Amino acid sequence: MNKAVKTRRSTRVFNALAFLAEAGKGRTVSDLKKGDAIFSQGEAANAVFYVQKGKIKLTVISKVGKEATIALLGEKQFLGEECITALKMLRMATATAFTPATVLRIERAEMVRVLHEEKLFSELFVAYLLARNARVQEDLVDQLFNSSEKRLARALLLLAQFGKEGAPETTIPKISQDTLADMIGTTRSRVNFFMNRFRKLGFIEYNGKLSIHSSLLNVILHD
Amino acid sequence: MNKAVKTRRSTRVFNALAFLAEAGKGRTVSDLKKGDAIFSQGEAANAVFYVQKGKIKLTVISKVGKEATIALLGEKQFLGEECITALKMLRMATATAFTPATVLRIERAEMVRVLHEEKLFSELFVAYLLARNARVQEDLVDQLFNSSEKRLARALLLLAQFGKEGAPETTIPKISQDTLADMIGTTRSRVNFFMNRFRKLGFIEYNGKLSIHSSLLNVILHD
DNA sequence: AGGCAGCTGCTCAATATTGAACAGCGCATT
DNA sequence: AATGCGCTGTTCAATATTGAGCAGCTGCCT
Repeated sequence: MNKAVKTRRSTRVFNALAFLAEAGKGRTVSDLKKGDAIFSQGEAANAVFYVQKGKIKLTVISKVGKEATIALLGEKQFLGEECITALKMLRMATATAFTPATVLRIERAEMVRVLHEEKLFSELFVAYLLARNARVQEDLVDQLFNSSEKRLARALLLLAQFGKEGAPETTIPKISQDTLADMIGTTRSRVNFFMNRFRKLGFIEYNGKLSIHSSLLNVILHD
Repeated sequence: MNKAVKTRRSTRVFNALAFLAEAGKGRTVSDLKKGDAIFSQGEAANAVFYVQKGKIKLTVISKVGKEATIALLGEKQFLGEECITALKMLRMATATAFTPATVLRIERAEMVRVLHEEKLFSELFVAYLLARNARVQEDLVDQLFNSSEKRLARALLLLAQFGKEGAPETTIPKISQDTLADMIGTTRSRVNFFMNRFRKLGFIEYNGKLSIHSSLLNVILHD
C-alpha cells in the first residue's frame, strides 16, 4: 500500500468531476424541458441523479392532496440518494425539471460501486450529504421559528442567490405564487398578501420579471 | 491492490463497531448526567460525537430567544458532523443530554482520517447521513403539511417508538409540555390544549407517567 | 375571434394560533 | 413551616391563517 500502489494510482487517478460530467457505464445523460418528470413519489428507486445544469424541484404530496415543495436543487447537487441504502426503496418525493435541465442518471449498482471503490468520490459525496443536511435543517428551523412573512422573505432571498458564486442574481426566474406557497408551507392568499406588501415597501420589484432588493433582508433581520 | 493487500486486510479488519465503542487515539468516552452540555450553538466545532447510550437533545435558539428542539438523538447516532467539512465551523445548535448518557468524542482530525482511510467506516457513515437526511426531511414535510395537533400526535408516537427494535415503548420518559412545544414549533398553550384533548379521547394516559395508545394514530391518519 | 388555462389581486367569514395571565400542585431546600 | 421552582390546567382577547370565491389579465391554441 505504498510505492507500487501509489505509482499505479498516479496513472489512474479517479476523476470525480469527469465521472459526473459524462455518460458511461451505468450512467446516462438526459436533457429535460421544464416540467419533465425525473421520478415520482411512490415509485421504486433504483438510480441516483446528479444535476449538471438547470434547476430541479422536489415535491411531496400529502394524503389529502396538498403539495409541498421541499427543495429546489441546482447544479452539482444530487437527488434520489435515498435508494443507496436499502434495496427495496420507494421515492419519498417527486422530482421535476423546474427549468430546462440536464441530469446524469447513475444506476444504483454503479453508484454503490463507485462509492465503495473510489475514495475521492465517496469523500465528495459525504461532503455533499453534510451540506444538504445542513440546508434541510435550516429549512426546518426556519419553519419552527418564523412567521410566514419571514419565511417568504427568506425563500425569495435564497432564490435570488440561487446561482451563488459571488454576486446575487437580483432577478429571479419565474415562479408562481402558488409554488411559493408550497415552498414555505402556507397558502396563496398569504403569499399574495405579502408579495404586495413587500412591493409597496420597495423590497421587491415586480413588473414582468421579479427582482429582489437587498433591503428585503430587513424583513428577516428585524426582531 | 489484490492478493497481498487482501491478505493483509484479513489480518487487520477495521472494526467500525469497536472504533465507536471504545476510547482510543483521538477519541474519548464521557458519561453525562441529564442536562449536561456537549456543545453550544456558536462555539467553534472541532469534534464529532457519537451516542453510545441515552438520549441527546439538539436545540437552536433564535434571534429573539425562542428555543426550538430540532432533534432527539438516541443510541448509535452521530452529532456535530457539521465540523467535518470546513475547518472554521461554528456549531449551529446546542446539544445537551436529555437523559443520562454516554457519548464518544471523536476529534475532527481523527474523524477525517478514519473517514479517509477506512472504507467500512466511511460506508457506515454515508448510510447514517442518508438516514438522518431522510428523517430531517420528514420533519420538514410534517411542518409544511400538518396542523400542530397532528404534529404533536406524530411527535408523541415517535417518542413512544424511540427505543425502536420491535415493540414500541408505550410509556414515555418524561417530557414537559414546554419541550414538546419546542419540538413541534408551537406554544405550550397549544400543547396543553391538545394533550388534554388526547387524554379525554383516550389516546394517551397520563397520571404520573405518560403512555401512548396506538389509537393516537387516528389523529394522524384521519383526513 | 373565441375559448381556455394559468396566473394575479382582492375580499371576507370561519378557524387556528399566539402570548400573557393566574391559580394550584408536588417537590426540594432552607 | 415557609419559600421558591418548575410544572400543569385554564382562561381570554388579540392576531394570524385558512379556504373559498370572484374578477381581470395574459398567452396559447384552434
